[in-house]
Amino acid sequence: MPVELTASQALNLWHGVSLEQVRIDNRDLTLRQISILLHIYLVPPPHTVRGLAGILGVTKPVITRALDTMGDLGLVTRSRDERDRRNMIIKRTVDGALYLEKLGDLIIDQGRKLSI
Amino acid sequence: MPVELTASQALNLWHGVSLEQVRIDNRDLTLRQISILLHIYLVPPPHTVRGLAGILGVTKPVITRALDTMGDLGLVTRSRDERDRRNMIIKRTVDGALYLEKLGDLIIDQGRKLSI
DNA sequence: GCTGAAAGAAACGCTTCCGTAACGGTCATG
DNA sequence: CATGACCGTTACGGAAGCGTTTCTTTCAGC
Repeated sequence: MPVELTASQALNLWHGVSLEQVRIDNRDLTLRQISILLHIYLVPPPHTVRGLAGILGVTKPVITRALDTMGDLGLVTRSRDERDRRNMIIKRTVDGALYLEKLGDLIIDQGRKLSI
Repeated sequence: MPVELTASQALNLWHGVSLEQVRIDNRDLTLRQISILLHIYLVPPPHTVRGLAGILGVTKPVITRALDTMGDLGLVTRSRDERDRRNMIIKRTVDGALYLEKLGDLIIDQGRKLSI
């Protein structure tokens, strides 16, 4: 069941969520980091550095750095793939799930506030 | 007319839009910059540095820097307020409007792709 | 006119990001 | 057991972000 939005609704939704996210959270992830985080949590594993780099259209060091940062924040973890020890498997954490749960609530709240 | 989203829809919407935005646009604005840009374009003027700082809950230099960056990108302009020459009035540009128009289209497209 | 407050910008030292390039560890093929 | 390919990380110089602090300009009240 698709969600039909007007141009005004779409931008107002984005505006409200971005604004609240900036006001609430001091971590200030970049759009790339948010993309990576959402991808890890919404798309079935396994997730690798190379795979994410390809999907986002960025270089591998970008992914490594983003994982370093979000790892420090406790939002993701990674461990070596024992089947092919060249690979790193990127995994979810409880804190990461909580972070996205709050983001989801924010989006839902802002959606409710919309009018035509 | 509110927009009712499920948690899954909300995050999938954000995921799709973030991912496409990262893939398409090399400018990679921060969430703060996007908030400022949307605020300028969606909320009636006038907009000042101090006002934006208060709304976003950040310091004034953050706004100044964001306006510098987005000014270089052609997304906003500012000019001195002739009624009170201490103030700067932040204004929209054609490029900024185009940028947000594309963002709006992206959100609408991703909304259409959603399913429960 | 002076003086103090206000608005925005600039300066400072620091952190984090970028892209490119080089690097070690691991697998696969001969 | 070499050799080449592959994966992720690290190193590098540079750009841009941060918060705090210090101007510079302008207004307002006496």
